[in-house]
Amino acid sequence: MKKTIQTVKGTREFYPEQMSLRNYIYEKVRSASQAFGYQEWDGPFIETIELYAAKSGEELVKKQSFVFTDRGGEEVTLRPELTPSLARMIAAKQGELTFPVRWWSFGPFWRYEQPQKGRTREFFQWNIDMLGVNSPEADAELIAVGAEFLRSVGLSPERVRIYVNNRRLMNAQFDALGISDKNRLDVANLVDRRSKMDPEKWDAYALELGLSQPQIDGLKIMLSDFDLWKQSDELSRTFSALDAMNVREYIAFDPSIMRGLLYYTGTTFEAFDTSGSLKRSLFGGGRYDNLLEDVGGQPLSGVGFAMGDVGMGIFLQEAGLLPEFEPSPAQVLVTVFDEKLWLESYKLGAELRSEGLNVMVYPEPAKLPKQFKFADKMKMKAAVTVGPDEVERNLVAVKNLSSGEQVIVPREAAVEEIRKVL
RNA sequence: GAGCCUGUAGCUCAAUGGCAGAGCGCCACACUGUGGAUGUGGAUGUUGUGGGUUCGAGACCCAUCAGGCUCCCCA
Repeated sequence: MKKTIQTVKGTREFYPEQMSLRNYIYEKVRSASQAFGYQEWDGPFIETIELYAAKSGEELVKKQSFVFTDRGGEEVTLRPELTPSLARMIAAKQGELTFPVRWWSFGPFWRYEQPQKGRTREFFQWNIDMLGVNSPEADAELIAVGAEFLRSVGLSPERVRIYVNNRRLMNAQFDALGISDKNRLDVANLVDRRSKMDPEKWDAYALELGLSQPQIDGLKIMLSDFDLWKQSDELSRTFSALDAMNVREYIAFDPSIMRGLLYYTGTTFEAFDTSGSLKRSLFGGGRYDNLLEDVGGQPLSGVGFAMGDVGMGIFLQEAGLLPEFEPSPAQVLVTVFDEKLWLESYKLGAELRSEGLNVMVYPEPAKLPKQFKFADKMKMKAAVTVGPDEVERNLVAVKNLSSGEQVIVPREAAVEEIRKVL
C-alpha cells in the first residue's frame, strides 16, 4: 500500500460480510412490511434544501445535511430523512391513490454528524407509514410491524422493548400542572432527558426553565406513574389492539418518551435495547396530523416510524443474532486436475449449473491440496473432481467436505449425489 | 461546532528517547490424486500524514487526517 486515498469521513464500505448483514436486515424488514400488506416505494436521493427547510429542525437543515451547489448553480442536498419526500409524493397524487396508503422503504440517507460508534454520516433506514386512517388501532398496527420485525430477528421482549406514549395525554398533564404553551417545547425536552440526566442536574435544569417547585414535583410524579395511560382512551385502545395482534409483551407505556417535537401530534413510540447498561434507541416514530398540509396537500393524518441499519446491526452482532456468514454463494467447487483436464472441469461446471446448482470452478490447475484449502476457506460443502481415471470411465468424484467422505459415481448421477451433500 | 483518548505487519497488540518485535493469519515445502491437523522455512512495515526538538524519535512538541468516548443533536 504505497499511496492510499481515504474514504470520505463517515461513509461506509460494504465488504461481502457487511453486505450480507445489510441484506439480512433488508430481507427481514421486507418480510415484516409485506406481512402487513405494505408496498415498497422510494423517493429521490437528492432533494432541494427547501423541502426540509419547511418543517424539519433548524439543526438538521443548517448543520446536519450535506448541502452543495450543483453544476447548474442549484443548491441541493443528500436526503437526511424520507418523510418530507413522502408527504410531497402523497400530496401530488392525493386524488388518485387508494387509501389507506401503506408504504415502506429501505434506502440510503446522509447526515453531516460527528461519526462515532453507531453513528455514521451515511446509513440505511427503514421507513414505514400508513396514511389516511387516524385511529389508535392504526397506531397499534405500526407498532406491531416493528414488534414483528424484532421477533423475526430473534430479539426477545427481555432484550428489547417498545415504549409508547401520547402527546395529547402529555399536553393534558402539562395543562393540569399549569405549564404554559410557551414552555411546552422546553419541558418536553426536559421530560425526554429524565432518564439521561443526573437527578440533581435535572432539577437544576427544570428550575432554569422557570418551573416552580410544585410543577417540578408534579412532573416527577407524572413521570413515575406507569398507569397514566389508563387515563387516555387513545392509548387504552392502542394497547388493546396490540394485545389482539399478539405483540403486547414487547410493549410498555413510558411517560418520558417524547421524540420528534416537530411534527408528532398523537401517539409516539420508540424501541430500545434494554439488555445493556445504557438504553440504545433502535427505532422510533409516531402519529403526525399536519404533514400533508405543510406541503400543500389536503389534511391527511399518518403514522409511521424509521429504523437505522447501523445501530440495529451493532445490536444484533453484540446479541449474537447474526446469521452465519457464507462467503461463497456457490456450495460446490469443481477442482481442476491438471492442464489437460482444465476444460473438462469447465464443462462439468456448466453441466451442473444447467441443473440449477451454484458451482464455482477453480480458475487454474493448481495443486489439489491448494484447491481443497480454498474450498474450506470459502466454507463450501462439496468438491467435485474429474481426474484421468474418472474421465476414462465417465465418472466423477464427489467429496463431502464436512464429513470427508468421497464417492465416485457415474457422471449422470453427479447432481443427485451433490444434492445429498448440500 | 467544543473537549478528551487512540493510531506500529493483513488482524490483535509489544518495544526506558538508543538495532522495529510477538501471536494469529498469509505464502512455500514435507505431500506430483484430495482440505481441516502437525512440522520446517519465508515475506511482512516510509510506526496514519506533514513539520519540529534531539547526536539519535514509534515514543517528546506542533499541525493535519481518521475512528472511539463525551457535549450538542437525534428529523
